[in-house]
Amino acid sequence: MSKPTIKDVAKLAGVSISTVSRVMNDSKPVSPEARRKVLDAIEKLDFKPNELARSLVMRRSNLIGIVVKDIGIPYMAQIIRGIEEIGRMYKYDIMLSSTYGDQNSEKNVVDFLLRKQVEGIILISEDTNPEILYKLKSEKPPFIQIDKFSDFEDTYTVRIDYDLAIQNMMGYLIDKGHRKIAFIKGPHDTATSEEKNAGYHKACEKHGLEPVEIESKGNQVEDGYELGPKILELKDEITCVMFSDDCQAVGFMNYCYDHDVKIPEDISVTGFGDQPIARYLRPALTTIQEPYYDIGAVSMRILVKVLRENYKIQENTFLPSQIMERESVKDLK
Amino acid sequence: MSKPTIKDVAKLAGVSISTVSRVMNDSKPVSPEARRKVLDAIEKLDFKPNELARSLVMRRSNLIGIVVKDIGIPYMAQIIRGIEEIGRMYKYDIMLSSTYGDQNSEKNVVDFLLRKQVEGIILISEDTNPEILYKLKSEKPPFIQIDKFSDFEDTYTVRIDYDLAIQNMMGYLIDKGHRKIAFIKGPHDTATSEEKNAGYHKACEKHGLEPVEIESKGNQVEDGYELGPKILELKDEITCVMFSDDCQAVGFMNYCYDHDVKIPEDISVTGFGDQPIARYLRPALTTIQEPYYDIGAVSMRILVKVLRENYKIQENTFLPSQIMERESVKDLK
DNA sequence: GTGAAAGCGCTAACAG
DNA sequence: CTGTTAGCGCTTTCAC
Repeated sequence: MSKPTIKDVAKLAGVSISTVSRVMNDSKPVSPEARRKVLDAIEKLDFKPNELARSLVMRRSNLIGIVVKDIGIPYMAQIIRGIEEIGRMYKYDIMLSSTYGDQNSEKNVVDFLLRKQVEGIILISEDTNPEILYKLKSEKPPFIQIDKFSDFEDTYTVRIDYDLAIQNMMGYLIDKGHRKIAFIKGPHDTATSEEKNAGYHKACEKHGLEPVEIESKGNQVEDGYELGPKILELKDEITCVMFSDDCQAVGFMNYCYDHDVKIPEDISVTGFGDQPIARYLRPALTTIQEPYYDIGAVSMRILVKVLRENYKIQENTFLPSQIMERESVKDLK
Repeated sequence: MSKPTIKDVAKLAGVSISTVSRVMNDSKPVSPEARRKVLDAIEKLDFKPNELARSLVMRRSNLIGIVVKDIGIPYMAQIIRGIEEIGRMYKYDIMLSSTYGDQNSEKNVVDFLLRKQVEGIILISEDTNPEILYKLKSEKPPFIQIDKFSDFEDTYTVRIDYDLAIQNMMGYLIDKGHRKIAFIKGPHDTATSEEKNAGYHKACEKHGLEPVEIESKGNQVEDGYELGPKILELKDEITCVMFSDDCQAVGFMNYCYDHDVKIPEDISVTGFGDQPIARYLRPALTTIQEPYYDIGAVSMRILVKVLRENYKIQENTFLPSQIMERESVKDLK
């Protein structure tokens, strides 16, 4: 037999479907006797309400969409978990969609979510196609951007202050006695890269340091490895190299290992992101930890507020980051 | 104004809603003129069909549910991507749910998916609560299990042959001249652990080797680290230690690094799983690669077959695994 | 406290 | 080719 519906329950319990609905949702008083009969029938039939029908009639899907580039990105899981857990508190379910970096599919993904009647969207991406944002703004559902600058007004954003994070790291390095610190800038001109870079230059200026900026092709391990020769050429001019991403740092450390350069004895290294590998590498990598879980949780909190109370304040939320001190920086003092 | 519906489109285009539906779905011939008017109206209103209503009336959600323990597990993303990509070919969307290891929430998750009207479920877990499986079997939707033994009849399973994979690795090690190989058994008696262990013992017997089995508390990096002293005690009796998981191996390698034991000079190490870190660690870890993407893709293929053609053959599918030869095993010859 | 009836947005016969 | 109509499974007035 096919799936039982509310009708089957009503028939078996000998009541009307309205009554069944009422006991399911506790929406109106029902006599104890009727309630018992309904509950029995539900149990006996193993009835599960059809959420599709429910959402349709209530005009509330209780669904929020998340757009990510790739769930394989190590920190994604933590952000998503933050979103999920807060979502659960408010009875929101999550619909996850990956774009795999294709800006075209980014658009499809948003359309897809909209057709699924999501009530809000959380975008996790440094470089969302502005066109999408524009479209999204003109559509109904509220959305939050994680890890992104707001180029538009009336847009909600949650992230850490990259500029400040880099400045803090510079402060830490200077405390350790480093005065010649190279910075490896991220690829293409994403807002995030730019902001980190700005932080580096500000710190140099503030402490009267000569900036040494090297541009990386990408944020992958391979990119860091490839930069090995270029960085080691400068070995006598610098004491530390600061990467804008853990992966790059890992690549460079591997290059050093392969060429008998000792970290941190010969050169100090720092990363950004505190990916799991940073802790397990030897020497363990000193890096900047972003509060991923919190970023997710706060995003969801804001989204709920927007959804429930038409909340409108404070468009950009910054969360604090933290330096994870490990073994890859030599104390020069 | 609220979201446009098919009615709004019909009105604006000056046709009936059936006509609109027909052009949207290409389900029946429509005059070019009517089609154009409808298309224009859709464009103008930026109309997006409500999938909820659609699914409800068609009695097809086009949704398949995935139950994972934690999307943060490094290989999960690849499996999911495999599922997604094949799913997309057949117009199935994915609804992802994490249990975070809570067997109780496992039940909720399945119920949740069922209420969302998923047409099929893919379970990714070594140790699904059998109760759930039993329930699932009695419910309608077909389901596939990844990484799990089938304890039941008529159950679909996709995974690699762990027993064989370990035997192959043993063969490789023996080829390299190792005769004294310790095996680190995984935690609690999951089927997967048992199967790997069986493979180890079979290989020992086959090659006349003395088995040295050490039980690990878990599969985490920390567990491997903790085992360090115990393993190094045996250093003179063994030449190689084979871990049942990459993470354990990483932990042990860290222990060695911290205690000036050289890998592979002093002792050889192998892992299982080929997680990203295995490649980036120095020395890079020789390990067994599971075809995660394919596991996902094949699972989805089978599910589609079951869904579309009531496919019933071959309950357990085994995919081949592969040894990733890197630097952590010394050639003794 | 309860049931009948209207309808959420859409598809699919059924006539025309 | 096109419009009318009857639901999909559920919630929610509105009477009783």
